[in-house]
Amino acid sequence: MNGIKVVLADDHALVRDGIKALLEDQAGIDVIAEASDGKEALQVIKTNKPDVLIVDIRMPEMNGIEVVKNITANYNDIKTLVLSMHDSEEYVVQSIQSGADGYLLKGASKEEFLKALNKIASGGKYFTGDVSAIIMNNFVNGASAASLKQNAEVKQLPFKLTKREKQILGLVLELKNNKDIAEELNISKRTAEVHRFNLMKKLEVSNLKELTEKAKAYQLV
Amino acid sequence: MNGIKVVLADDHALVRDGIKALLEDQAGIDVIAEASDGKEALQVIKTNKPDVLIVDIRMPEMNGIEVVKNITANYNDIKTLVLSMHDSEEYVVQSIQSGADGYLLKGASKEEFLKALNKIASGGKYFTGDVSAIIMNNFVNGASAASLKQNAEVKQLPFKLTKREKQILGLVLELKNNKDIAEELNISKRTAEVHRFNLMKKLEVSNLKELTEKAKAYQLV
DNA sequence: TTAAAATTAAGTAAAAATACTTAGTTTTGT
DNA sequence: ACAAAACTAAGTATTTTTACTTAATTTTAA
Repeated sequence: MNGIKVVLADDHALVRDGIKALLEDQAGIDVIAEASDGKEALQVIKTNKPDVLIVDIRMPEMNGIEVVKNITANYNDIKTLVLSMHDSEEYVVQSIQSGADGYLLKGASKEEFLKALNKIASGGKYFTGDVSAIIMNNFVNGASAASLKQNAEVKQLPFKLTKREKQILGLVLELKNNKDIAEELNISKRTAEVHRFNLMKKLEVSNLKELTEKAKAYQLV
Repeated sequence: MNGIKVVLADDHALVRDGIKALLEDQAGIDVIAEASDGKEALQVIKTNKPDVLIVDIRMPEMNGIEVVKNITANYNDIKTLVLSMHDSEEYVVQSIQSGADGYLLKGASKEEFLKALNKIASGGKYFTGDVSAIIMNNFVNGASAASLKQNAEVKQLPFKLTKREKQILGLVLELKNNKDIAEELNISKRTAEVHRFNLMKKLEVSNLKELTEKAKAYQLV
């Protein structure tokens, strides 16, 4: 009864059902819940704490990477395995940076999939062989991009934002409203409001337009 | 032993394995072979005559529609069930015309999938509910040039924005609020509100984030 | 020249955001 | 370990926005 508890998040019901059937044929793996979009995934996880969340990248409402970020930030006992059904190489690095414990490309076989799942559940990491090449490539490019940043002239602000404020600013800049931000961060709407209020006050702005402009000007994100 | 013999063609090994697991849990269904691209599917069918070929549309080498065409032309005892894992409405009509016996969109549940498979195996046709709407739409649009002229009560297209609405959408996307938009255009705040309201309704969105996303997706500005 | 479509804007009830304040908890830095 | 800082979230009053409807003008196209 203490098998690996899995939550499946994928907007393709058939894929979900398929993977579920595949997993449930294995002893020691239980699919305890499912979600058909990113937001639902976060909701589901609140009540059904799995050992591993298997999550597709492309989903409506909130994509898999956002989901992984959220889980990394809010739960440290839930592992994440990202599935990319499509050849989206551009997301590989992102999802690794978001704290994913594993990444499988579409070509993965059943065997590889189960191997990855078991490894991740026992605290390990699993990334497809193909992925390492992608990471290498990106590392080279990423390093140059990062070093260029130092030379850029960035204005200095007379105040500093807290970690949470920066995080919320990021979501605000994505045009998310307080309700959605609150849901995403598992805090109350009132708290999100407070953070936004403090942000506006610190940046001395009075509306969203000014906020986004100032945030961009000062490269706060 | 005379269950439904199925061949699966999908380039995603995981999806294939998943669906296989799902099908093999059912009595009376045997997955006798698999293929990971269109050409392979045709090869496989030469030696393993299935009752039904379940085929994904998007595949390398040869897409699902070509495969269905080929089968329709060369075998009259092999049924075909097209799976569209993606929301490719444009292929629905094509694959029906190619002689597919069934079509399922990504949203299909396990139950619907099995229902479809059984129906098709016994000589019937199965198309998702969603698909009928797509066909209708396609029919209407195809015939619209000639026949819609007579009908006075033509429904509004998903969305057509007026000049003013486009103008206001532009300002909304600059993150301006209704008060500022009103001032800029010398109209009342209430009017700006109405325009924004109509925009949201036409685009079927409920918040700024969705509005900006949809506007970008449809390149409305 | 008409009818249809577009633009304008007020009215209304309900929902949400704003602008705070207070205050309990948690995290952190020394 | 202890205070400061950060995070949380409720309360409250005010202002806005939302989600409509109705309806008066103005513009546009057949």
